[in-house]
Amino acid sequence: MRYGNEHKRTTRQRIIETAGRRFKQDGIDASGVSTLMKDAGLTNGAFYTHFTSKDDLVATTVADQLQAQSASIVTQAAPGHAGLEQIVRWYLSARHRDSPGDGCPSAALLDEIARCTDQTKQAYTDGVLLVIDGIAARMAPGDPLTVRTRTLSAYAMMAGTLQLSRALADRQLSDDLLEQGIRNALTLLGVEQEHVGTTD
Amino acid sequence: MRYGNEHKRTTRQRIIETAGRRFKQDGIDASGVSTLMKDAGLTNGAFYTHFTSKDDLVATTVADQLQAQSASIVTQAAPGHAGLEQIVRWYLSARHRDSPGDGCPSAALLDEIARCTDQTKQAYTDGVLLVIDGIAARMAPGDPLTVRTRTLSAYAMMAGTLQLSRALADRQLSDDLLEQGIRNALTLLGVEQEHVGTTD
DNA sequence: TGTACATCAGTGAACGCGCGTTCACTGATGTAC
DNA sequence: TGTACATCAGTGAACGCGCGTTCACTGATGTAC
Repeated sequence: MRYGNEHKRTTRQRIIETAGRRFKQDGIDASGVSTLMKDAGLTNGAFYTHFTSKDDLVATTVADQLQAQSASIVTQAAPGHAGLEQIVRWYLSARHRDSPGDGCPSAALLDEIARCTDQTKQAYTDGVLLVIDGIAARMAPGDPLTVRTRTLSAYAMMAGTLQLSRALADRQLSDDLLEQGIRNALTLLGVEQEHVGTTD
Repeated sequence: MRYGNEHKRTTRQRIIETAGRRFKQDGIDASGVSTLMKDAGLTNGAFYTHFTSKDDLVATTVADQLQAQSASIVTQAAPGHAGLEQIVRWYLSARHRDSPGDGCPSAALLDEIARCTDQTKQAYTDGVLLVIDGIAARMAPGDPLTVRTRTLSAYAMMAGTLQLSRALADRQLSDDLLEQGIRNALTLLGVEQEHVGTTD
């Protein structure tokens, strides 16, 4: 069954990807194993031929989500400051706010991840550094450790902003926050902005 | 039973406060009604004499938590920029990171709140504006709407930073992020900082 | 090529458990006379 | 003041349900001869 191994690997990957979407949409605690397997077109029993536990899937999914985010940044964004601006404007867009299932795992799951097992937090830490490196490669050169920390801080700012924009019941306030967030994120990333007179 | 009504009110308040701590520590989904009532020294059955549903408690608790945060800022922080610096240094401290149960409800629960009922999101929106006003009162004067949005953005940045610092498995990285977060938050709030040579 | 056997991804029912919610009941307190 | 009754916060068992996990079984595929 050599073919079977490859088939199994693609099935496993399918579970990881549909689980990523479900987790980001409904939360980790609110997504049961049966639902996750149904999403992948399977029944609950097969789950344990792919993962040792739900915690195992969570850690694996978190790693996968951040790898995908990193890959998307590396392949999609332009080099230099133009790329930083693309990233920020994509991240802090109404479209991203309104479709958490397709969006950033940090914005959707950060406070749940903080309460997860050490394995998941380690997977998150490794993954977020991948993403950060993809962003930092577009920043003005400087001491690598400083650049990394500054990028991490800007990433945290963007994740918090998107979360808050999702939690607000006032649409106008939410839109205003995203707009202000773009200005602030660009400032923190050292991207020059044209002054349009909106800053008082 | 006129006295009884007052007694009932203090019991209700006790449930709300212990639930706030529990939610922030373990998450909303992970905190069951029986546990919440046990925390308050009661049994599960009494829950429904105080609240119509768990969702009702969640909305009430979110409102209460933000009112408490607002009150604490108003009464504890100095006026002006000195107060802003106190708030930022308290918020982005290792102590706050390491005790979510006693800390900011936004940092502990934002992405869960984004998935809650409209009632809870409305309670969150009203509450966060109270907090924002307490901070904004210490900022340099300007167009009130702009000041509000800028403060909201800085608050989102602080919440995201604390969340990320809690999710990182690397202690040093987490500490560095908090330190960078303090600098960035002060920048966004318009507080002048002494340059100690750490900025490149 | 045909047949017997091994492998193993996936099925689906079941396990004990805790969930949110309901409800008959208790017992302390307050009111009426 | 003493007694009968009303109120109602709180108890604790039970409801149906979905949770994470286990396991006997199925059936398609691959290997051996």
